[in-house]
Amino acid sequence: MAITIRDVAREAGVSTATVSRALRGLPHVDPQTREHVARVAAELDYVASANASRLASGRQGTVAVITPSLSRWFFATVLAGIGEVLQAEDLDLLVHSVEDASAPSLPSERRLRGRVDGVIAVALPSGDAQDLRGIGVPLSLIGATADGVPSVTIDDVDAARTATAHLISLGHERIGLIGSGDDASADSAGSWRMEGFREAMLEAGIPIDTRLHADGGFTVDGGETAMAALLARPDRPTAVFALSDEMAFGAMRSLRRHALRPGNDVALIGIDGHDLSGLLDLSTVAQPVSDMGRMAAEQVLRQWRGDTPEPVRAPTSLVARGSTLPVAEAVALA
Amino acid sequence: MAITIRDVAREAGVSTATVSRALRGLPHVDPQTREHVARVAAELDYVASANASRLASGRQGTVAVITPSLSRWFFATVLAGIGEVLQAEDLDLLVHSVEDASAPSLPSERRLRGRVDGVIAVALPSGDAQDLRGIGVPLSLIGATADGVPSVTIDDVDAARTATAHLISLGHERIGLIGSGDDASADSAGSWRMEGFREAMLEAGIPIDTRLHADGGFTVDGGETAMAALLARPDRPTAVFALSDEMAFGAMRSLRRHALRPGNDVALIGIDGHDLSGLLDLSTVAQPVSDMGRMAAEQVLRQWRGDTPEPVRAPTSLVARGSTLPVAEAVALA
DNA sequence: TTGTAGGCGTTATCAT
DNA sequence: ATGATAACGCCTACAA
Repeated sequence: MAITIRDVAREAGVSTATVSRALRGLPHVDPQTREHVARVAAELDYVASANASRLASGRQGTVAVITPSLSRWFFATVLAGIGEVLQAEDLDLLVHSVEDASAPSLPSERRLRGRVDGVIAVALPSGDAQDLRGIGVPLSLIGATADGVPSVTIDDVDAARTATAHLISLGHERIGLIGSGDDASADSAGSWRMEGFREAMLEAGIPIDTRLHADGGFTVDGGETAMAALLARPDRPTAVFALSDEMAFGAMRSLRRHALRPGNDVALIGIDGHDLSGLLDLSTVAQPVSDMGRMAAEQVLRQWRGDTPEPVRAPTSLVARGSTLPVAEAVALA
Repeated sequence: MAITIRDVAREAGVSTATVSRALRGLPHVDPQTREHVARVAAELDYVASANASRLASGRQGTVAVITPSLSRWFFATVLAGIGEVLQAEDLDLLVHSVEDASAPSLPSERRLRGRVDGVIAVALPSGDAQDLRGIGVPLSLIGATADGVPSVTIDDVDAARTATAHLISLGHERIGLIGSGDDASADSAGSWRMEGFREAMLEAGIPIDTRLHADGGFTVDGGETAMAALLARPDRPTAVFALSDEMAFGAMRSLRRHALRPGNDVALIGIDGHDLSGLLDLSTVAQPVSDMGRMAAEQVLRQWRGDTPEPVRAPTSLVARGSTLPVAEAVALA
């Protein structure tokens, strides 16, 4: 068995209560005593049992992150941002990836209850937030919102409108869209981006042709498949809006296969501001992803302090690159 | 306060011991009783206190992953692989990112002791493995090895030799290298790759010019800086070997800035088999990254079963693409 | 400032 | 098949 607080107490010639107070930096401890206890504890290489202290105190020192993916860029980057803040606060990071959308947050709610004192949910399907709130600890959402729940999002509608308007400003009218199947129903980032797309098209008076919508499942491979489907159409789009950069990357792969050049043969734009979008010369609407992770973590910390953080809207910015060349240039290069 | 096992026991008219046995599926419980208890527990929405049961049983149901980064592709992908296996076993995933190499694993060792019953360390600096072993739970290493510790690696020396030999076979002699500063000292994946590079050069009888070595810190941005430094030299290399795909991506960015084309003007190869290496037409030596995560997780599970897994060597394969065009073609395109 | 002791919620041993 | 009841290791009033 490992060293317990009693061993330290005995060795130091004090009570366990004093050891506990001394080691945790609580007041009402003689400096001499504290130092002595600390020394003994160090000598014995004592480490308090997290289970025991958590059981006794009710504090968990742990924040759980619920995310649909660990490997996709957006989520990995958000996680890194969150981890940064938690690490600084010496908090544990418990990761729950819920790849399978069929297994909703209900199990998460039960698994997490009593084990964490904060939860950050990324891209949580709307509605599940209430379940999560049942855990009874501070909650913060990223890429989703819920009434009365702190959140960090971008203005997805606006971002998508901007992206679409950019394509339109270049003279495109047959604009394809690569999104995800569930975008229509859930009010998720995907659905908001769809909405922004619609608004932009409407404003421009361009009729929407849903036959030019393809499902990319928010993955690179999915984006490739989706683009392939679009290219297979007789009335191939002249421009494509992918709801994420990774899907746009996949689309690029497909274009390459078809010996088509993004920007010249088919205009292409995504959303994210992915690390590699610059290298791939992909136009995009960038969002400050790791910052968003950090902000969500801060929201949790603030709630512990009794604060009630307002939902935060992170800024986005259009970054026009080679994949959306002005038509003149595209023609010149052709 | 939440519902406790006692509430369930009282409500079900049995002892807490019976509730515990019934709910955990232990034997020696009347089917009738078990079902009744389960029903009551469900009605009360009872969730056992993890802290209490862990304290009492000594089992933590948690595996910690120690990684240098959460956002870099390799680590995020490894993590996803690990998460997959753990999730299937209903185990908690505790993430410890130790971006700062200056803060060694010692703190990790103390933080983790008693809280986890398995540890997976990714790209752990050699030597720190022993500290981690002090936790006294099954350990598995990814991208590193240590005597008597299960691990999952590729043959880094061989991978680097293959990559370098590939460049040499194309006729290159002035070969630059983008690595990391600490590669020289530590016996890490980086240092092994350096070794493979040396071996290949030696075999080909090409003298090594360390002035053509640049530090890319294993990041995209670092790779860009490194390549810029190489290009600034009067005796610019005709080919560059980046120790990771992400650094190679950065190198590509630099080439682009200098209006140079990978494969035509400067040959370029990396190591990893990054998702986007195909799209970027980057030659690489691919490794099965998420599989490696899965395998490491399996090694931990096996150790629980009393097994002593042998170190695993994952296979790699050279993937030649446009960034290492045969010289003939490169000339033809010029 | 320091010590005493009850309690946190389960598990597991030993009876019954 | 079930029930009592010590641990598990720490925290925290309450006393001293």
